[in-house]
Amino acid sequence: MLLASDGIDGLKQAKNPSVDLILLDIMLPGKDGMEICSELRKEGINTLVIMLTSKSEEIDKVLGLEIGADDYMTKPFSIRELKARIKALLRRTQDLKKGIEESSFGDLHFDFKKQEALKKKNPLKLSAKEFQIIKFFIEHEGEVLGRDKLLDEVWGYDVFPTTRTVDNYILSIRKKIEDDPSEPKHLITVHTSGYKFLK
Amino acid sequence: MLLASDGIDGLKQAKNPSVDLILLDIMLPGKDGMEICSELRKEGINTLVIMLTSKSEEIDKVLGLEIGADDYMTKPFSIRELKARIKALLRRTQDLKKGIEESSFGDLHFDFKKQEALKKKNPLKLSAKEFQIIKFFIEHEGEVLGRDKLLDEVWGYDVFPTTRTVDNYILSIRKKIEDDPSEPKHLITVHTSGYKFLK
DNA sequence: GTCCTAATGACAATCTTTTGACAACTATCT
DNA sequence: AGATAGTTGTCAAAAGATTGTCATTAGGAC
Repeated sequence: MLLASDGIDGLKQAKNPSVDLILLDIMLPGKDGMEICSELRKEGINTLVIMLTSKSEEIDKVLGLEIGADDYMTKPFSIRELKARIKALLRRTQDLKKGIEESSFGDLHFDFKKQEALKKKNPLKLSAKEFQIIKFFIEHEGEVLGRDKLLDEVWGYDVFPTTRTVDNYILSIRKKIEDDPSEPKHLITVHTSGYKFLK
Repeated sequence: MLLASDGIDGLKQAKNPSVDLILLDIMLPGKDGMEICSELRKEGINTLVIMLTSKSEEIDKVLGLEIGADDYMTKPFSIRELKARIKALLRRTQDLKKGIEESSFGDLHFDFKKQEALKKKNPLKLSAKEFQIIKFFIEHEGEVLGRDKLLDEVWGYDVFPTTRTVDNYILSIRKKIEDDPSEPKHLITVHTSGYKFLK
């Protein structure tokens, strides 16, 4: 979660490609929300934007939408409504950036859409979280991924298991996918830093 | 670690630029947490803020976020969660200034994202700290770096090894990257001052 | 309830970091 | 140049952390 209290700063932050969604108040010091939104769109940045406005004049809303906002809300609004709108918007686009759907290497095959995994043509039993973890590793092949980073990215921002939980998942995945789990070829330990995945 | 039991005092301390993160209780004598937070932001102080609130009314949370808090927690909360949130916030901002990812010179190649090093195409075994040290030297090519500075920058401000520890790391890195470790070409001793790195 | 997954904690095994001793070196002063 | 004090190179062992592993508990789904 990033925060900017004025338009200039916000515009800078909004260009960060890891941003999923921008909540934009129409009234901002510096540059106002509409300007920001249209600037973003001009630069080809398609991050979702929800406009917030306290005036409920429709003209604002329309302008907001024409300018390229994806949704708008008038203040005061309930958090429940905000959450629901965010969820809906994210779901709509999540499909677009859902990452890889399949991957094969060695005698392994993963189908993340079907949540199926095969080793030497035999099905593997993996939990949902194990699939997510493997997927994240495959999408970052070769990179060293720290435990904290994994917790953030796979578990999410609002649950906080210990880092040992990560180790235990790694262990359990190794048992399933490695020929010799005590001598892993795919999920490699990088001491004091985390783990990395190799095909 | 600084502590303030009322808002006025807290506001004063929060402006100290060496503060990394502020834990702010919404209910405070003097000035309440929200006022403090928005005052800080108005003054352009972007230190991370986590708001603590005992009322779980949603409006508080949102107001906290609109006002410029980076995260919030409702009491009671676990220490582990608090730690995890702090860590996550700090790391996320850290990620933005992560420095170089790769470097090659002579017959050497370093990939810091993958934590891989090659000499004449052969892999080198380096510890995480060795990678950090080399990275810091490469990022400050030609500069003389004192032992204290290295300890500060690479080790951090909360551990205190002796300066001999630095020498030993230099030695160990030289053994791995130099053709003739007793006649180093990359990690040069600058007597009484420290070391410098040359490509 | 039973079954499954997620998460934790304890212990041992492993690897890293740090220290300290001593030799070799450098700079300075006489 | 020689002596002295302070630095650095080198090695090996001690201290400290991290990870592998397993057993157990907690929490949901069926």
